[in-house]
Amino acid sequence: MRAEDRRELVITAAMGVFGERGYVGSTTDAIARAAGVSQPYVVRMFGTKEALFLAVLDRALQRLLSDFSAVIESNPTASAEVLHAGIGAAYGNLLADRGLLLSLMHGFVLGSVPAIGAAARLGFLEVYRLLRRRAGFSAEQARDFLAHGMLVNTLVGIRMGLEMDDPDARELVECVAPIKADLIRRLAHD
Amino acid sequence: MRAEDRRELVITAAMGVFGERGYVGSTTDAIARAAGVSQPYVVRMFGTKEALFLAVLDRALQRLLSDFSAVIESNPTASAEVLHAGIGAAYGNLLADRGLLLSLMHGFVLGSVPAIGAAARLGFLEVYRLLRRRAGFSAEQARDFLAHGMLVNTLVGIRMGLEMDDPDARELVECVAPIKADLIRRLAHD
DNA sequence: GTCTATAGGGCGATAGAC
DNA sequence: GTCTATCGCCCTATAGAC
Repeated sequence: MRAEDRRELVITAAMGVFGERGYVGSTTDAIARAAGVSQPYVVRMFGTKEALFLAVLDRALQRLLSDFSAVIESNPTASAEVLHAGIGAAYGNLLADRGLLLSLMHGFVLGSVPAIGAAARLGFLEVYRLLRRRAGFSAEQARDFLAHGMLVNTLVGIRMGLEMDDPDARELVECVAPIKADLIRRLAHD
Repeated sequence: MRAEDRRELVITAAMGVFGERGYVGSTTDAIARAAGVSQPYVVRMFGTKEALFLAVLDRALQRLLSDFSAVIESNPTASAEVLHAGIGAAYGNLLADRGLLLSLMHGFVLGSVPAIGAAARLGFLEVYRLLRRRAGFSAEQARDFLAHGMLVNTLVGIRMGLEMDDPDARELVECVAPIKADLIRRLAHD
């Protein structure tokens, strides 16, 4: 296996561990075991645990941005409303990778660590700019899209899903999940 | 000073430290120094760091619920729309205590710790129930209210405020901050 | 490029005095 | 009720062999 592939392996493993345990709560040893390499090698590859976390944040944001871009580019004539649904659906697909969204959330709450806060602000802004400029959202549309995204992230963070026994919990989850399912279908025909 | 007062002091100090550094990243020593007591005493009072964090989460949620309740009770005839604005304003006031909101956020992202996840789910549900039942919000209104709250929390978490140089960042922050300022004014006259 | 061994520091929790 | 002293663990990072 090439060294570069092993680096990818470690980033992927780290995304899962960081998502589950957070930045401080994750050990380089747990990441190393998840990736099948030794703990010192993980540190050697990235220099510090912080640098590894920043690499994970960057990877997560790049994936987010490229998935959103793909929706925009494959629907060049779609209205902002339709793109709203399409990008929302793309976000829903990203949910399958819990580590990705949860790692981002952990980054979003750690503004007190200078390098992490700077990366989080920059990344959040890049997403906002993509929505405003390339997808043509109004400021309010972008705000509402981001707000619902953050609510979804929070529900994932507290592990509140459709499997909850409580009927109120299920009502909330069901109300959040299938936003504008009808608009999503229109995407293919636009 | 009574022992109970000292306990309050520690909870308040812990709220600030946990909000800034997160659950795992906060040390009982830092909390003790912030409260002006010794580190072992903090542990002795609450048993474990986890129990202290749970006490902080509980305190934060109680304050949130009581502030929201106050708005509802002092406007018994107000419509859901007006209450939406009023409770939103109450939430805005809570923002002054960064430790409170950020401690909650740190709890919301740590569902992997069993006791913390359980407390977060329960607390989140209590807020949802208050919005649905006592404030009379529809499921969609409650969802949108919570979504915007989570966006505000996230912006606070990444330290993105009005002081940002970037014009896009300021547009986003200004768009999030003064939602329905006109409705808030109507509260006093309802 | 990747490992084993380990240093070095910090933290939560306990023991015990006052 | 509150402190001082300290134990024992865990974790990041380094050293150095292969």
